[in-house]
Order: sequence, then C-alpha cells, then structure tokens
Amino acid sequence: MRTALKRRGTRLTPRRDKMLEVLVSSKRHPSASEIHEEVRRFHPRTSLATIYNTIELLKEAGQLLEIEFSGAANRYDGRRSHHHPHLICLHCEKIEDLDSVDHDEPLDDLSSETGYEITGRRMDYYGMCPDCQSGRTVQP
Amino acid sequence: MRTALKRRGTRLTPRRDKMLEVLVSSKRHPSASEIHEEVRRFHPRTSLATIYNTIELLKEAGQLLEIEFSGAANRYDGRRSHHHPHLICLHCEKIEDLDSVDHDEPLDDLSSETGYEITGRRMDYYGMCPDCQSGRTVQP
DNA sequence: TTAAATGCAAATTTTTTGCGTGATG
DNA sequence: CATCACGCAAAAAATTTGCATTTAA
Repeated sequence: MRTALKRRGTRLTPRRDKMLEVLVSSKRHPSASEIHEEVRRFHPRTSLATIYNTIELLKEAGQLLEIEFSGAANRYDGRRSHHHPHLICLHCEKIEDLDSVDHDEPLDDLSSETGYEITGRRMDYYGMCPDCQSGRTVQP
Repeated sequence: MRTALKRRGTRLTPRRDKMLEVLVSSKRHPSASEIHEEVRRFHPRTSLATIYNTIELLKEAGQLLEIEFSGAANRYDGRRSHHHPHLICLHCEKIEDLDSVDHDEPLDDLSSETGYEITGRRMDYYGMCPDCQSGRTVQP
C-alpha cells in the first residue's frame, strides 16, 4: 500500500502510515470514524477530514474497498490482496471475510463481453449471524 | 409485489401502487428522488418521506434491492424475480443488469457452512462503460 | 523551498423523524 | 371508526469543502 501511494506521487505522512497500519491490521472492517479513533490514539490531533481524504486516495489507488452501508457509515476493507466475498450481519453490522470462497476469477471475459473496463468488484451476502440468531448480541 | 405488501398487512394506496409500477418498469435503477419525481407526475402532492417510507417497507418485504452509492443517493432495483449482478459505471453512474450471468445458485451450502441465515446477496462489477470510455458521456 | 497535507469549522446532501391531518379497510 | 398513510418541516448523520497553517521531500 505504501508503494502504491508513493507511485501516485503522494506523501507518506505519519498519519497516513498509521492509517494504513490500522486498515491492514483491523479485522473489523472499520468505519471512517473508527479509523479516526485508532489513528487518534497515536496522533491525537488528527481530524476526520484527513481520514476521509486518505480514504479517497486509497480508493483511487485501488487499495481500499468501500463497503457502503445504508443508513450508517461506510466500512472499509484494506485487505485487497485477493478478492473475497463478505458476509454481512444486518443485525449487529458485523462484516466477515469469506476467504474460503474463490472470487478471484479474471474479468477478461466480462470485459470483452460488455465493453466495460472493469476495475473492481464486490460480492456480499446479507443475513443474520449465529450470535444474533441466538439472541446473544445486542443491536449496536 | 402487491401481494407481498398485503401479506405484511400494509395498505395498498394509490401512491404505493404507482411507486411499484415505477420500480418495476424503470430500467434505470432510480434513486429515491427519481422515484419521487415519477410518482409526482401522477400524484403531485406526494412527499419524499412517503417514498422513503415505502422503500423501507419493500426492503423489509424482500421486494427491493438497495444499491448503496458512495457520496450519492442510493439506487433501487425492483426486479427481484431472479438474482443478477450489476455492472456499474463509476463515471456516469449508470447501472446495468447482467441477466446473462447466472447468479441464482441456492444458498444452503453457505448457510450451513457459516451458520448465517442468509436473506440476500449482491454482486457488483465496477468500471467504466463503453460510452464513457469514448468520451461520449458527460459526467452527471 | 514549495507543493502537498492538515485541522478546523462550516456547508452540503441524503435520509429519518415527529406530528397533525386525512384516507383506507 | 380505528389504524395506517401522508405531507410538511425540522432533525440527524455522514461526507465534503474552503481556507489558513504546517510539514514532508
């Protein structure tokens, strides 16, 4: 991710570096505000605008997948090494990676078939996780 | 869709009926505001809140797929008879159905594998459509 | 040094909510 | 006639933007 950013001519500031770390290490698919909180623990004067700024950069560099959430903050997946579907619990808003499922087929067929220049994809399953089914979870 | 709504004990008012018509007949995957405009042509005093209201009902009844859009209004797909991926142009924000692709496999395997009760799914491809590639389209 | 990055605060936009009135079954 | 639906307007929440200041390269 660092090299991807540098390749685009952007600077690698301490805030950005910490933010990359948060994105890569987090299993939670954090929202902008959660990323902000984490980065703030090390750089307390970081503003939310900077987070959104860097999110935009990373999206443009193809390093970050934005998972839009209706009625709530978007969530982010920085683990782009290989494509994987998501399993999203509509009750507790947890997002799990489905690494087991191979979702990484090449897109050449679809590109030539449709004429689109395809740059990304997304596959999500929605439902209720086991914890929420058994009433173990409180709604956030 | 009508029966699905009635089954949930909601009333079938003229506004709602027209809205179903708009959703089913539109090929454009309209936003709430576009749905509003269409419905208004027949019921000019319709408010946007009513549109959002009905969207919520239809989503709950599993009759409407919400396609979240980052930084823009969500879009809606009322053609739920069979699941299909979407081809989304990030430049002109057009959304096309990929009816050719079979995306309708049963979810039993995934359900038992993960313990999730899966109620929906979504598969999207992002890119640039032929028109936008050739510079024929103006950005909206 | 110099363009890029940042913080702050205000603006923008979409969606939701509360409430009084009106329509439906 | 008892709910449910509706319009209206205000509220809420997420994201974006403008601008003065700081900082990385």
